[in-house]
Amino acid sequence: MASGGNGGGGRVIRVLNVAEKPSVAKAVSGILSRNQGGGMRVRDGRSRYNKIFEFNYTIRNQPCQMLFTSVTGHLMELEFDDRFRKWHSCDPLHLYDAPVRKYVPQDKLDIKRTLEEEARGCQWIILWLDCDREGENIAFEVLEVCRQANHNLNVWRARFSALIDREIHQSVQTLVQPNQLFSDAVDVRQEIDLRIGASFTRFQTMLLRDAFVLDFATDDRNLVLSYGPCQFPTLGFVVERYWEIQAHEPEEFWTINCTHNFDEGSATFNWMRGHLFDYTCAVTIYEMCIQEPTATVSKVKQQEKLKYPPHPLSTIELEKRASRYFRMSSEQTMKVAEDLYQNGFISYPRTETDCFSEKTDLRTMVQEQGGHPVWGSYAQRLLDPQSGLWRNPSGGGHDDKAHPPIHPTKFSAGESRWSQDHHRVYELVVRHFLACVSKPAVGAETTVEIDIAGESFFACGRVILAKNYLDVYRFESWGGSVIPTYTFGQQFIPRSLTLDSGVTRPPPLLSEADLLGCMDKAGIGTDATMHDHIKKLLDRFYAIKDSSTRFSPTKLGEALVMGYDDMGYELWKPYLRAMMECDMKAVSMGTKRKTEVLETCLQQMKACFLDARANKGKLFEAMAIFFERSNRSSGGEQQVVGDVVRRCGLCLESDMVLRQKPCRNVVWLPGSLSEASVTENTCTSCGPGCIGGCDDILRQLVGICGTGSRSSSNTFGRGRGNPTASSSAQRGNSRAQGSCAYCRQTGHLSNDCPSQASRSCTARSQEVDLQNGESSIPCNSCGAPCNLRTANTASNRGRKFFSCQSRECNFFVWEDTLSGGERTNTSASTSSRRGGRGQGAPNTSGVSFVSATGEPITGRCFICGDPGHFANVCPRRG
DNA sequence: GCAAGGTC
Repeated sequence: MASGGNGGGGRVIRVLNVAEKPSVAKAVSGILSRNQGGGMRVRDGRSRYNKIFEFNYTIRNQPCQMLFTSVTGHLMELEFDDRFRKWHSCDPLHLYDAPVRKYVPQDKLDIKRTLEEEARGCQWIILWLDCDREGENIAFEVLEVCRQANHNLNVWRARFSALIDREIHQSVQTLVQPNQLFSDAVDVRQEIDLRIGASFTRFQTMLLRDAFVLDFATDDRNLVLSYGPCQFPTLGFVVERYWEIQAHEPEEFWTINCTHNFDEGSATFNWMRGHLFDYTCAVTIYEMCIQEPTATVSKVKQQEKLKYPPHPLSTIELEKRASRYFRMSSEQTMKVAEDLYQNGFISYPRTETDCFSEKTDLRTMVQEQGGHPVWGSYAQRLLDPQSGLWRNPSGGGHDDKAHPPIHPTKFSAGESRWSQDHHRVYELVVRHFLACVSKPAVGAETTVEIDIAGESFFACGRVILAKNYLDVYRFESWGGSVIPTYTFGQQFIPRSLTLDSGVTRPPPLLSEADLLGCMDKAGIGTDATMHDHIKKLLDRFYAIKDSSTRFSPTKLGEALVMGYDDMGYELWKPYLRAMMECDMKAVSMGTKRKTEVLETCLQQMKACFLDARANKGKLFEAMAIFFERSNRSSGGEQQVVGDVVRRCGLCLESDMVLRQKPCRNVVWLPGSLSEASVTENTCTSCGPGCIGGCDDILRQLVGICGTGSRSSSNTFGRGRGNPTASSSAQRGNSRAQGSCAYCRQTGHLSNDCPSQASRSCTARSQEVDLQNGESSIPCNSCGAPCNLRTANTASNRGRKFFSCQSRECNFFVWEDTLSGGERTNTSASTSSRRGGRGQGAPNTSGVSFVSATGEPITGRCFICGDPGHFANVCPRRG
């Protein structure tokens, strides 16, 4: 193929240029036609959105008549052949092998016709699609259409990283060839998504929809229980957090607080250890402090602190911040942002980029905002060199090479047709932009540390010296508190020294911003689609969003995740997507072939689908916990008891049986049980129906696993693949039995133990002998040495304990609880833990993998459910 | 009627 240099001065050739969207066609045409004789003409194409721009341009001395049009994203869709498109036309399993084809859907036919008509009269085609994998794939879709109309087209690809003059001119003078490998990677994704999505969606919809009374849907006959590699992991995040909250057992902890008042004011000092979970340990230390309450200032640190403005605005940040500041849904935010963009007020709203190009004329953009009645004066101050307020924005390190960060492109003090949400989003974009080019806020921070009887406490004070960007970015604040001046070595008697209790709280439900953060981190969806996946959860009745924009699963969402989880698959976790992303990258780099990846992945998923179908009883069981059975069931449940009515016409495998509706009161048996059966034996203690109430061991096991309806059943405790939470349940169980950690009697907790010495704030205590460094063990929690100290309090006279030298660490362990020679292996959990229940607990699964993003993940192969390998190397893959 | 990815 000839390069752009055709010797120059020859006949003018016609060049068809195609961009991914109308805005890019317009922008690039504007740049290329500037300073060219003849200017730029615009005419309509067959699609009302996709205009055709015409101008003259010279590419490497070759005079060209440029025609510049666009598509609107993908021109084609992937679909099964007609005979597989109807839901009942085939077994969903066949969708893994059914032929697929790409076609131009009805609403894109007008664009197709424009391309065909224009291509016929051109000699060259230059593809200006976005420079990412999807863009490369769209380029090949455009090419397919254009080549069918004109076989002799000379094909070129323009690579550009920003819509700025220099980039665009350089790009058109250094044209390259389209990259087939990038496009192949997208073909792989499309085919896998379609086959997995369609097969699982049809399977679970036909299996469950008619089998249960789904009371939330007005017309449950048309309900679709969809499965998708993005929507399910998104649901998984919601369910996982919900289960975490349900599994949370409040745990009591203890902390020592100190206050000091004098003429200059007052200060509250916090215990450097944070808190301890063992009352005895806490009260021992507390008594030592009371014994010698004189505080000595051990450190005074003063430093200047800066609070930096945010990075330039990407799509995800816009969605997160609009949710946080205005409680707007990500879907609504994008709808409004799209409208503002279409009307020229803000830049392209779908961007991953969070840094401005050096060439961007930021000052002119700021200048435009100078007339605004509210933030105009700030914009003017920003441009005044005397103010010293300007700062070149710092980037966040992301660049999609296609679009700049979201910024204002046209001044407005508000338009009459704008809704409140339009005002909000525009204001956020402008204020965010002004904040980005402003200096950080400056504060003077003072940290004071004091020592009381060997224990450290600290207090912080902050005075804001200059608000800078905070003056315009009203959405953020920086709290300041004033404390008196202290000097090193100063001594004082605290006004109060109290031993206070608290309880651990569960984490909150996921907010929309949290959910977007989870998806972003796990690589679920793209900046342009994340809000769609979230909306899909709501549309499918899988999740609900409360007034605080926090998500919780519906019964349906929870049941589906529970069903797959009980099968042993982690299809509701992000690993499948991570693996696909990894494979797609390999295809785009040429290290794996398209056909090889497709074959392997689909084979894995087909095996998974077969297993899931074989274990569909698990889905039934999970659904039965939440929903009543419907009398119009056509599904095939395997593990039901009752009279056989007929063979199931759908699966042709199972019998259809008559069954009473399941009771929601359940007893979860331990996961380690391989079999359970009902016998005719009668328990001599409890009579018939005994499920272990008279057997201590069984009672304990049943207790661990939980009983009752879903609200009281502990899902983690059923071995739901979360060893941390499982052990939480066990701990919670021992707590529920009411045994005191101090005297081991039941009926009261340790803090109410009558056998303990007085735990009042004025408890008498004796001298404490601190043996610095004489004997130490490495801290189990942070690794620093732990000193051996002797308690001489009323309740623990002469008892020795190790306490971590690092004051930020709350490690504390009685010496007599350590066994000889194994001190360093002894868990700190007998006496203290960091950060509340569950954290830092050992992972007992013994299996860990590394995901595509490099982060360790644990769990089982989602194909076979076995631990020890990931699906990539699953032996079932064949 | 199904996915996710573009985009208006």
